[in-house]
Amino acid sequence: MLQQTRVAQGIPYYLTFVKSFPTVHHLAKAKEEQVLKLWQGLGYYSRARNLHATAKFISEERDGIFPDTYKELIKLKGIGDYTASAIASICFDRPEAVVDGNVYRVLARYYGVELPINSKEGISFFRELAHRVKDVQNIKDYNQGIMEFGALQCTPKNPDCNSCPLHNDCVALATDKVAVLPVKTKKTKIRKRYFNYLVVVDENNSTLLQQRIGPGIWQNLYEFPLLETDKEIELEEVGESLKGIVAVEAPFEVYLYNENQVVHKLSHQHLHTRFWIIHAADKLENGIRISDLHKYPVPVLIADFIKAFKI
DNA sequence: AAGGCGGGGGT
DNA sequence: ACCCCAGCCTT
Repeated sequence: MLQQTRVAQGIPYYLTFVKSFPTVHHLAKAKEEQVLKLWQGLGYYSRARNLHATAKFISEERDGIFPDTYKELIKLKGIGDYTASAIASICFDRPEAVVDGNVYRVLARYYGVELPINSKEGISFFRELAHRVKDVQNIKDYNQGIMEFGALQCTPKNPDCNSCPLHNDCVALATDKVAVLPVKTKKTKIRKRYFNYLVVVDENNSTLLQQRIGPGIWQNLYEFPLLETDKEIELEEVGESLKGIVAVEAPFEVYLYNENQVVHKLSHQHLHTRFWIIHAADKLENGIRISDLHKYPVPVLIADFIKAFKI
């Protein structure tokens, strides 16, 4: 749950999850839609789908017994090097060293390692370094300690090296490289996309919702019928494209809900979004009551609209 | 080996 | 704006 996510952001989700799914069997028996709903807003939704799939596997194929070695753990969906090491060491006292973003930073600075942490060579180097310097006498506290040390003391920006208990031996501090370590190559460039959501409203206050299918963002989450274009479009074009997307008989009324585009920012895409309200005179075939929209797992972009939308 | 995949918080 | 977060998966 915490992969690429701050602990503080994940905690409320964790609490809701363990309350809703007290055992792996409860999670295994849940509908994916419920799992995604509880995950809504946390992002990286493949984690939720993988967690669910692995719960099914553990419950149905292993009688609820979790593997207790790195070698077996890493075979599970959604569990990579870090998570397999974390579970094996913290839960089962196995001598595995975790390497997360915090550990990369602490090791890179303390040992003055300038290999990029996102290169093949860097990844294997840091992994071996972490295993060489780990403390197997108390592996769980060591692993959690070095991660916490990175989060609280050896921070990405402006670490307070004066107060650091390791400042006598830190290579980065001695060579004035604290600010440039760890090294990370290339930044992802951001793609602009133009989303036009078609919010159809009929006389029953029902609307249309559809599930996104992969590949791409928000797999298996719900959204309004979408007209994606390669640039901004105007009312006329929406009216023309409308009938190919939603089954609405004329006459209908279309208007723009948000005069200013909502720019929803993902790590790698900026979604320039407009919501178009379409009042249909007839009754929708597969309409969903607007008052029921809150039951569906949706991206934050859609959740924010639903929250603000008053007919 | 590189890129896709969210959303929020800090600077 | 840009960076980072108890990373993993697919191509």
